[in-house]
Amino acid sequence: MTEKYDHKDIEKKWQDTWEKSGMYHSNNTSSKPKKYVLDMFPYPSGEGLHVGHPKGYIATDIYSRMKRMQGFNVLHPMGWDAFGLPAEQYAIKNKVHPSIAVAKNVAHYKEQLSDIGFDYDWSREVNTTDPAFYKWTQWIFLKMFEKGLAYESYEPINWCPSCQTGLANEDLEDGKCERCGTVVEKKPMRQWVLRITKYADRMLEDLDALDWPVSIKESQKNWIGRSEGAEIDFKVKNSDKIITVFTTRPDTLFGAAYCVLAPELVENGEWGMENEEEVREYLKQVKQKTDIERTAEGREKTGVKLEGVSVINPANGEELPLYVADYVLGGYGTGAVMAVPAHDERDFEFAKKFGLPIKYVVAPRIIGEGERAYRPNFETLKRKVTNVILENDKGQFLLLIENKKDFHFIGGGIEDGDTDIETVHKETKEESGYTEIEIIGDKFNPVSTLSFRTPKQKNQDIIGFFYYAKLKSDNKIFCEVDEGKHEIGWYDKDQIADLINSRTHKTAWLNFLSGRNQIFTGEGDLVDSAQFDRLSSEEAKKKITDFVKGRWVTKYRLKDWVFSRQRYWGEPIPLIHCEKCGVVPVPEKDLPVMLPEVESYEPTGTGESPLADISEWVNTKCPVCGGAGKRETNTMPQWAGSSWYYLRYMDPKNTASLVDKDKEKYWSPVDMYVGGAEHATRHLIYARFYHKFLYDIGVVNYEEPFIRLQNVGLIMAEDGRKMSKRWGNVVNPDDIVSEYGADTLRLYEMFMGPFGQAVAWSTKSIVGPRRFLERVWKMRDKVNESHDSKAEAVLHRTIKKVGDDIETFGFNTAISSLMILLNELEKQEGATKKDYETFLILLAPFAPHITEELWREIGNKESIHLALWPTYDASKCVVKEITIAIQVSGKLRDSIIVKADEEEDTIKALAIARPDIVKWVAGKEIKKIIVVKGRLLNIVVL
RNA sequence: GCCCGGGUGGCGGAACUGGUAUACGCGCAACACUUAAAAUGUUGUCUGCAUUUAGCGGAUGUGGGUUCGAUUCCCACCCCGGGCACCA
Repeated sequence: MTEKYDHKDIEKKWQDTWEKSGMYHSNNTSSKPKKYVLDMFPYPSGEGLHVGHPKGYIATDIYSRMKRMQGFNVLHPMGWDAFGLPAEQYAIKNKVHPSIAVAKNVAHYKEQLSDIGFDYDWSREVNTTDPAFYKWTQWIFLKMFEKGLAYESYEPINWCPSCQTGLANEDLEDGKCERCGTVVEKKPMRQWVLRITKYADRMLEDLDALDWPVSIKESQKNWIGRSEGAEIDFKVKNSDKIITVFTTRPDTLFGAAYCVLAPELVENGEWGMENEEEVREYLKQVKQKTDIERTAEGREKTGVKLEGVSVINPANGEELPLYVADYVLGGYGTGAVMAVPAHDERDFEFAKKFGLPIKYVVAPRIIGEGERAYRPNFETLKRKVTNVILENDKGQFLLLIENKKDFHFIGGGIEDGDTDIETVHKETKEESGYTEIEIIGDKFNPVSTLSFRTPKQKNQDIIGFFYYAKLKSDNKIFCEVDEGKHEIGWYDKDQIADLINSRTHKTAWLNFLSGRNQIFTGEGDLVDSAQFDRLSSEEAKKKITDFVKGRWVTKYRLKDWVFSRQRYWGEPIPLIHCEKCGVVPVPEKDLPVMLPEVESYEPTGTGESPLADISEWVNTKCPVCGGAGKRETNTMPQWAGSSWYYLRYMDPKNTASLVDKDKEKYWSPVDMYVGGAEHATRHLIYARFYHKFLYDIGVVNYEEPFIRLQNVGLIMAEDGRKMSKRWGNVVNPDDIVSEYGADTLRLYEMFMGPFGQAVAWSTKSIVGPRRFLERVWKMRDKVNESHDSKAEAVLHRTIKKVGDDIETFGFNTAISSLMILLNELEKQEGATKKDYETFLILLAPFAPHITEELWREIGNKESIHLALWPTYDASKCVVKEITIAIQVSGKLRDSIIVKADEEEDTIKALAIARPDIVKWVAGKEIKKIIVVKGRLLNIVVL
């Protein structure tokens, strides 16, 4: 030993030794507890790996190595996700068959991975394009077909004109193809769809119990998009037709101004409107727009009234016009809505454009505070108050003044009954004496207030209505002002807000200023809603729904999964079309339906898969009647294999079943799953759906596939952009491994920053971890045989820290604590053999090669990776002497070193006696002394 | 617009449950070794004022609040990242 640290020599040597020994192969039977640690398997592209790819694999490697040393039976497998467009496009470009390209890419990937020294059990390797594997991908599809979860549909779907295939909703990004960025078109075509929506509620509910990053859970929640509301029937006048709308706000039903149908509903129905032609023209225009255009910036509302057709509001019998407009989507809810302009932004915009009435039926609720807080033991007076904001020709506004301090607008209550124009005139006369006013517009935004009024010693539950009026003349009559009940005054616009005391009036004033008709989309108290007045929105939702015999329902944003692709490189969908028997599943015994060899696997452009051209493959017998049948020529999407591959690792060679029940029961579920956050709303949704289905048919014993999930943060290029061939900023791990060694690469990637966060690569900074390993290497020469450890406390703290940090994926801090330990050992001019061994074990998961070499060098016969993970002794973590900080009134002034178990009083006495402290305390009274055990002392002085 | 997550030195970042902010690493500077450079080692490195030393003040996006004490808790706002979005 003592030669230089030569990583090239060491790393190759140990990789070969480990491989030969089979020490990373996992047993399916063991008395040990299991730990299933999984990476999202890669898609082997032609480019090979860049340094960003292995980051997640390094993490699972560290985690699985520690778990193995802690006595777990570990499953840590790897495989290949190789069906799909990228492989096919690569093959077309390079003029090789996709299967050959895949084999080549896999070999390259595997070699690159091997150089980094992972502990994968390669005997369990899977490949989604292997017929022995995709047999089971097809089998799952058949089971779904059998259970009615796979169905044929002719609805228009997203079509990518560049990739020449239909896409699922999940494959879009801002209305563009996620792969190539082309704007997708709506295209009606025959397709296979999986009924994933049936699992929407379960997928949402079970999310809570998962130990996943909040951001991923949040994404899934948004994606599934649950909303609760009511389905309400509107009768079409003079017809037996019924329009069912979906609304989350049935409490606003009395404010409905019109109803809207989505274009699809109008197109597929007979509505008998008088302006048939105009409507057809509108539908035609709508069809030409892509989703992007339809929702583009500005997106002014468009629509056409169905002339001569009207519907009846079931709550009050009011007759409402009916429109068709593309702001209502056919694919959500019932495709029809009731529009309440006063309480919905979109309806408001539409109503303004088409001159439809705006009627307020929900008032925001203001609750009194402090003095004015509601008092439960006092009487509550319910009133409706009509208020008038009166303006004179000088642009001033009239306020009433009570007791010289209470300013408010004209207003008077009615115990029972309704507010109307007459009341406005009456109240104005009574309170101000003015007799000639002009009311401008309708009443606007009402406000509901619950507060306590001290003068009356009563609670008031008030609904305030506000009118705007202009003074026409100065004519006055004898009124309350003259009786001395209050005074009045005219004030300028900018004075009003400061003068008004009442929050209700202030709110109304602000509404008035910002243009009287402000929409209010929040919840509050009902007004102008007949017997439902004063109910809270929450209560009214249920009551009004019941009243109009509506149904309370749950809707989801999630759409069923468009599952067929018109491309070659995918699993054939195992169905046969027979003229006599219809769609018939391929019998299980005939699986897999092999993907045939083909001359040209380029897309046909006709919307048919290239498989359709292979007549000898397409033409087959119907398994039911024996007559002529044709095979389904669509293939499955790339996501099919990855939706269940993790189960196959448990039992990769099984020919009789997807996975053996006992093995599944032993290994399931995945304890730790690591991969990129970009899979939040695709792979992780699909896999959870598949898993729940497999649970329902008894293939798996646990409802969720992945209990714990950790996201890898991207490694960006040094220029801060994504690493890509396009930018020419790719760093190849092979180069780093060859120059600095795999151990350094591993250490560096884990040390860069928090694991889940994106960080920019810096080849400059990689020397840090390399220097650290050099020092670890040199430390071997300073190892002594003594039993007297000088670094006991640091050592035990490090054992705790490294173990805890690996558990929580805090690798950067784990490494930092190992660096601190090494610094300490160097300061001690050497380490005992025992301490050094412990240090090596702690480092082994991170840097498996160098630690193995040193471990053997100092006399160990068995691999360090089979050694026992050290345990720490909490009592030994404590140092004998500790530093106590001394603060005076929260400011740090001094510190003292005391014995760890020193009495509190002694510490106090010592602290007060310190010259620096005496200086700060002098002439002041010590109010109290706060002691934080083992940390600090705060002397509070006055 | 709604919902999440986050803002700390020149840089990546650390900080227990409210308790000495800036650990660890990079970079930089000085010194040692060297003919020299690299490598290595030692020391220093938030900032302002003061400066022989000691010292005093300020700083965790901004402004307030709670507290003996706030990066940590509360309120308002600004900025960055992500998800959803004409979803009724």
